[in-house]
Amino acid sequence: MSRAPLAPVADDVSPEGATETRGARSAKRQQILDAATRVFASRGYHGARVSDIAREAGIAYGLVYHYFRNKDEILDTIFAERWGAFVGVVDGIAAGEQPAAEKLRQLAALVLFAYRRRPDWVKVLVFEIQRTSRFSEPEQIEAVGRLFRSVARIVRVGQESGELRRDLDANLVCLAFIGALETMITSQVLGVMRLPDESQAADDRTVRTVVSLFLGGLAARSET
Amino acid sequence: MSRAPLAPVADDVSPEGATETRGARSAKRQQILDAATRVFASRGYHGARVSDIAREAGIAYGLVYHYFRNKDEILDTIFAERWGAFVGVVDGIAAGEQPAAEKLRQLAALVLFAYRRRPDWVKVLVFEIQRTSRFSEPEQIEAVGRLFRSVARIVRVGQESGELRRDLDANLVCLAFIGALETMITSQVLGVMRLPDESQAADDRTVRTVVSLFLGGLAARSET
Amino acid sequence: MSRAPLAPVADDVSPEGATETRGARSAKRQQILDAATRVFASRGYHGARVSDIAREAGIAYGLVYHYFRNKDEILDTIFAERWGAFVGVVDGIAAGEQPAAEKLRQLAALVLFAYRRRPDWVKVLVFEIQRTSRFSEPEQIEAVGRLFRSVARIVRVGQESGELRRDLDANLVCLAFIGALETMITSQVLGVMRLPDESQAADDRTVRTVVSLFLGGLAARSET
Amino acid sequence: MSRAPLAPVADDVSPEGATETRGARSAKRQQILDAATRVFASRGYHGARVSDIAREAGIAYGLVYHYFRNKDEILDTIFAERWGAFVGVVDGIAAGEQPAAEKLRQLAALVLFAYRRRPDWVKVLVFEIQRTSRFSEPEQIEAVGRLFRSVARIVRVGQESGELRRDLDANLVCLAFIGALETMITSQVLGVMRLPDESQAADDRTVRTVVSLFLGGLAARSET
DNA sequence: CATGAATGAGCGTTCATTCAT
DNA sequence: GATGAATGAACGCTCATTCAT
Repeated sequence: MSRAPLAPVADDVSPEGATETRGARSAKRQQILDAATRVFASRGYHGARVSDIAREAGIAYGLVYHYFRNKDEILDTIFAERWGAFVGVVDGIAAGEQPAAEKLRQLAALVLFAYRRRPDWVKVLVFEIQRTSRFSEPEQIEAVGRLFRSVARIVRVGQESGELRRDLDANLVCLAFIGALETMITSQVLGVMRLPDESQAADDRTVRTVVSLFLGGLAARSET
Repeated sequence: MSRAPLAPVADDVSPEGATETRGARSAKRQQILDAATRVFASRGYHGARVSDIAREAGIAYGLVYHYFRNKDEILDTIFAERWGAFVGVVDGIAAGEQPAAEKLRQLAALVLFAYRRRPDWVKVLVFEIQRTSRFSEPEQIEAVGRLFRSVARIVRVGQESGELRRDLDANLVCLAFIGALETMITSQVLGVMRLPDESQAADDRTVRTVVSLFLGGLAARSET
Repeated sequence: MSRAPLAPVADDVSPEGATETRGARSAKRQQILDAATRVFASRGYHGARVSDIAREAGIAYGLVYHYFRNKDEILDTIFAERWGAFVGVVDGIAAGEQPAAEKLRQLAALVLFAYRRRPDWVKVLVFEIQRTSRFSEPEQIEAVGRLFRSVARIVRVGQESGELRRDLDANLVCLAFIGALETMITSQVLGVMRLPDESQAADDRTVRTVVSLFLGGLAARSET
Repeated sequence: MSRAPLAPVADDVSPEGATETRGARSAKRQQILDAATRVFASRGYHGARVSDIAREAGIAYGLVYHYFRNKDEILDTIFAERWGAFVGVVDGIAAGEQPAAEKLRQLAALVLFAYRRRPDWVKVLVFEIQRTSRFSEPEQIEAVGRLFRSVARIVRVGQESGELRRDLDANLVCLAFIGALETMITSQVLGVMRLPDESQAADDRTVRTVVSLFLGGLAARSET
C-alpha cells in the first residue's frame, strides 16, 4: 500500500512505452541496444564482440555500424538512456513532498525493483560502465554527480525540515546510502551472500531493513 | 589514542615485512607484482599490457612468464595476497573484545586508511578484480564471502551482546556497511563528490560520520 | 594571336557542350561523373567512398549503382570520356598542316591550359588513372598508346618534312616531350617547385620555354 | 668507357653493402623491406596486404609490427632509404667537375640503369609513393624538392659556365629533363611503347638520344 | 635466469555492393 | 527512378604467449 506510488516509478525506468512509438529506424536501433545490453550483462563489455551483439540482435554485422559509430558508442548510448531515465525518477522522488524517510524508502525500492525487473540494465549500469576507461571522462563523472546531488538533496531537505539529524554531512550520508544499495545488488548478482530468497517479498524486506537501519541506526536503544 | 590499535592494523596491510624475508627469486617476483599493481591501478586490467608491466618493473617482458603462467595469474596473485592480508586484519578486528561500535570504527578506519596509504592496492582490489570475468569464479566469490562473513560476525556478536539492534538482518547490515565504505573510496577515486579535504583528519571525520550514521541512524531524536 | 587556334582546342576538352544535349537520365549520370571527378581529384580514387561521390552529387548513394556497375566503372568512364576528348584534340593537332614546331607549341599549350581550366580532370587523368591496377589492363594501355602514337606522328612528320632532326628516335622524342609536360603539371599540383606565378601569362612563358628547349636544345651556340 | 664513372654510381644505389654490415636485427628488418618492395611493385601499395609482405618475407604476420609501426611506415622507410641514396648520387653528379653535358648524361644513365638493375625499387619510388596521400605531406614534398634542386643546380652551373643557354629558366629545364626520364621508365614499365629492345645497349642508346635531344634540340640545323 | 624476437589468433572497423520498398 | 537499410568479406592492427639463444 505504502508502495503504491512506486509502481509507476519503477515502470518509468522501463523502456517499452517510449520504444514502441518510435519509427522503424529506431526499432532496429533499439534492437541493437537491447541485444548489446544482454550481451554486455552476460559477458562484460570487453568480452562482448560486436559480432555477438549482431547475432543476438539477429542482424548483419555491418549494420551495427550503420547505427553506431563504434562499440563504445553503444555502451555510451545505453548508459545515457538508462542512467538518464533512472536519475530522472530519482529527481522526481527528491522533488516530492513526502517525508524524507519515505523518499529514502522509495529510492531503495526503486533500485531493488529495477534490478528485479531489469537485471541486465542494472548489471550494465553498475558493472560495465565503470570498466571502460571512459568512466573517468568528465561526462560520465558528471552523470554520476547528478545522481549524487539528487540523493544529497533528499538528505539536505530532510535535515532542514528537522526530520533528519543535522550533525551528519549530507554528502557522506548520501554516499553511504547509495553504496549500501549498490552492494545489495552486487551481492545478488554475484551470489556472494544469498539473501533469504529472491522474491519481491524479499526485496520488500530488504528495503525495510535498509531504511530502518539508516533511519534508526544500529545501536540498541536502552529501554528504560 | 583510540586509534592506537589501528596503526599495526593498517600496517599489516602493507607488504614490506613479508617481502623482505623472501629470497632473490621472490624479490623479482614481487617487483612484478608491485609494478602490475601500479599499472593495473592506472590503466585498468584490460588496458595494461604485459609489456607495460615489464617496463614498469624494469625487466624483460619474457621474464614475466617465468614467474607467472599468464596475465590473469598476476591479478589473481595480487588479489590473493592483498585480499588475504586485508581479510586477515578484518578477522582480527572481528575476533577482538572491543565493543561492536569500536569494531565498526576500526573497520571503517582500516578501509579509508588503506586507501590513503596504498591507493593503488585499493583501486586494484575494488575496481579491477571484479572486472575480470574471473570474478564470478567460485574461488573469488569465496574470498569475498570470507570478508562478508567476518563483518557479519561483528554485527552478530554485537546483536548477541545486546549492543546492537536484533531486529535487523545481520547480513544485510553487513552489506550496507561494506557498501557504504566502498562508495566512500569510489567517490574519492573518481572525484565525483570531493570530500571536504583529503587529509587524514578528513578521513577521521569520515570515519566518525559513517559510524555515527550506522549506529545512531539518520532520524532526528525528538528530545523531550 | 598565334594561340588563336588553341582557344577552340582547349574548349573542346570541356564537357558542357556534349552534356547539355543529353537527356535527363544522362544529366544525373553526368552529375555523378562530375562529382566523382571532384572527389577523386581531392581524395584520390582509393580515398573516395561511393558515399562521398553520392553526397557530392547530391543523390542517394544506391543510385550510383543504377548508372554504374561499380566504382571502377565510374573511373573508367571518366577516363574514357576525358582521355578520348583529349586525344581527339591531339589527333587534330597532329593532323594539321602547321609546322611541327607550332604543333608542339599547341600540344604544350593544350596540356597546360587544360590543367589551368580543369585541374580536377587533369589530376584524375594524370594521377588517379594509373593508380588503379586497371592501368595495366590492355584497354588502358591501348588508350595511352593512342596518345603516344599521335604525338609520335607529329615528330615523324616533322622529321620527314625536314623540319626536325632525323637522327633522333621519334618514339623517344615523343616520350620525352610528354614526360616534360606531365612533370610541369605534377610540379604545380604538388607545389614542389612553384613556377614564378600561376597566371596564364606564366603558362605562356612555360610553353615557350619548353618548346624552345625541345627545338633549340640546351647547348649554348658558339657564336663566331 | 665514358661510362666508367657511372658503374660505381649505379652501384651506390644498391643496398647490399650497407645491409650486410648490419646486425641480425636489421637483417630481418631488411628482409621485410625487400619483400615489401617486391609486393608493392607487383600489386601496388593498396593492393598489398600486410600478410602478403609477411609471406613474401617468410616471417610471421605479427613480426612485421615488431619492426614497423604500420604499413605506411614500411613504405615511408623504403622511400626514405632509396630516395635518399638516389638523391645522394645525384648530388654527387651535380657537385662534380665534369661538363654539364656529361652530368646530364650521367643522370640519365643513372635513372635508366637503376631501373634495369632494380626495377622494383624504381617502380615503388616512381609509382607507389605518390599514390599514398602521404605524398602531399611536407616531408615527401621536401624530399622531391631535394632532387629537383640538385638537378636544377646542374643546369644553373652549366649556364653560368657558358656551356648551356642562359635564356631558359633552369627550373623548367630541370622539370622537363626529369619528366623525360620518368616517362622513359614509365613506358617500359607499362610496355606502352616498347623500345627496340631492352638490353643495356638499348639503355645506352636511349641515354644518348635523350641527352642529344636536350642539348642539341629537335630543330634540324640548316647546313650551309 | 634473462632477453626480446617470433608467432598467430582474434577483433574492430570499413565500405563496396545488393536489395526491399 | 530513387532511397538508404542491410549485408558480409576483407584487412589492418594488437597483444598474450611461446621459444630460441
